[in-house]
Amino acid sequence: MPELPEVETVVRGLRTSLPGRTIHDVRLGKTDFIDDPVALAEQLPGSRISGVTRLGKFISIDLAPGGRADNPGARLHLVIHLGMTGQLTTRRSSDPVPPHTHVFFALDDGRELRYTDVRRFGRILLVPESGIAVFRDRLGAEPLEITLQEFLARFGSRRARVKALLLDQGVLRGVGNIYADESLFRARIHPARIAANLTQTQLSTLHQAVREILTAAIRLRGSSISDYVDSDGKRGEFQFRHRVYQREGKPCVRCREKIRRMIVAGRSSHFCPRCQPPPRPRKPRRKVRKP
DNA sequence: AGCTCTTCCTGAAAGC
DNA sequence: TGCTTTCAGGAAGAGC
Repeated sequence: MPELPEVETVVRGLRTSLPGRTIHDVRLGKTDFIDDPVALAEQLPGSRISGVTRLGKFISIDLAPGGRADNPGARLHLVIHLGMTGQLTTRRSSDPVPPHTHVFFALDDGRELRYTDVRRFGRILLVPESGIAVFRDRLGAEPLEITLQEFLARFGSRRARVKALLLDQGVLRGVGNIYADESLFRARIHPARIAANLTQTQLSTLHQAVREILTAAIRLRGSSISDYVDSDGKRGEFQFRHRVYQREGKPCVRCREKIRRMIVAGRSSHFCPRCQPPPRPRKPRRKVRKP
């Protein structure tokens, strides 16, 4: 599943070859995951790509104004979320087209930017320049940029489970199930702990762990556990470094205890019950005796 | 506020 | 063997 490291890897790949190119044509297959397919087909041809950036798990392909004669002032952002199985690749137009490829952006150099997504949990939308700040502000902090102080402020006061907060894109933008589990293991914090009950030291360790895990994963070009590939169609390597994710029943790399799995925040969560001690069970509240 | 459940979708894996 | 059922999951919305 594409999370921050995977999306960052795709963005870095696209950044080497897309800026300066012009979109000549848009072809669409299934469009139920596109906010406004008509706008896509009508407004993009003629637009020049000025840059590629990442906003959490979203990819923004920034378009320069002055593309179409009838749409001269358009400064748009083509915003793409890969969902679970989305792939964004650049290929030559003559290259074979894999199944479930639903969007083709023909470029002026004979290549195509293609969007392939088996499950279509992804999303594509056009955001005008005037709307990009609002779009960004609806998301939480960038995990690689957030200061300790802000991290403490965002987690320390919350009564939610720490795993739920890590996954909440309005708190941190870009962390998903894999990197939440790996970060919690590194910080030795059980996923079901209430964030506000963690010590400052624990939260500080978690802040650092998230950054270290994400940085290491970017270095290895992400985790390919299902369909993930980068913009050249290559798989990542970080799946070989997973310590807990999808390692249920296997020995903990630190203490040999069996890795366990439980549902937290509606997501399967992998952890070592010894390295990541569970929260103390709630005291059963004394029942008020009826008079 | 925060939790659970549901929806979207398909392929892989498990069940019979 | 082959068909059917279950499950996985990012995000959003409903309801409690």
